[in-house]
Amino acid sequence: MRIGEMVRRTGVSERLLRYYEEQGLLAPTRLPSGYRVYSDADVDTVRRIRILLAAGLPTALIARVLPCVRDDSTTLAPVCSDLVAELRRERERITRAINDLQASRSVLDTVIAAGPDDADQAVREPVSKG
DNA sequence: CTTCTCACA
DNA sequence: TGTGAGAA
Repeated sequence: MRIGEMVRRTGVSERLLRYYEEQGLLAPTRLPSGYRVYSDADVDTVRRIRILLAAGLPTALIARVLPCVRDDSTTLAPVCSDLVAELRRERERITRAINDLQASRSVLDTVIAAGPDDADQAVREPVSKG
């Protein structure tokens, strides 16, 4: 399929699909015209790319992880043993980010608790719908 | 329809 | 990381 259909099937903009290719995440073939030709597997690859990006992984790392993940995504190809260490560091980075956010929230909690408890809060934060 | 590049947040 | 404009 060409890029237009990829856009429909993945929901990812055509601009972004070209960007992923530039980053080494996709490798569509080319028609003599220069038009990109994507495979059905590429649709699935894009889905995984989105997940990994959402997890905060940089494209450079995703490019090395993608060819290693088996179809069931529960096992890794043998060649990827060296990547595990890197993924572990990525996990620690996320853990630190969580800790930082929790600290920030605590600061806000303190400030909020110290402030005037006015009724306007009820207006800005209406009763949550059930 | 598709390709590419330049510029920018 | 992701977009917009504009030419081909």
